[in-house]
Amino acid sequence: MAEMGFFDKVYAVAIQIPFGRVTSYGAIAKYLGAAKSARMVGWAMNASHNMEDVPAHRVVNKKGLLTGKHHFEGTNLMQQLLESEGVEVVDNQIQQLDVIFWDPQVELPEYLGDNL
DNA sequence: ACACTGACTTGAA
DNA sequence: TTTCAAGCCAGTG
Repeated sequence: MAEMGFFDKVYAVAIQIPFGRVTSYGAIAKYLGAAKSARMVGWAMNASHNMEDVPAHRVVNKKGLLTGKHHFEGTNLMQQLLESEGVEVVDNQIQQLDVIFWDPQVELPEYLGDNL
């Protein structure tokens, strides 16, 4: 099996994020074994605009802040997408983050890493 | 080919 | 407690 680049791995995890749940760049990076590559995760999201299966709006920073909303169309698209999934967002800050947070390290089987 | 930037996070001062 | 710096990988000038 050909080794996947960081981007592809990020996408593979991102598309697993359940409806109405969110995760963080760092959580994905850490799951991929590169905890310090959180920036790359965000960068991958930027490139994911070509991919329909990548719910970039479900990926926020660790504080639950919609730091990437500025990269979406319009000014509030990211928030609207989240709210349409039942995620409460106030002033770019996801509410009840501790409840809807989805940690790939916990929710996904670890062997998925080799299966990517 | 080199340097800088970028949707982040963590640790040290 | 708050502020600063480093690390990670890819893309762009």
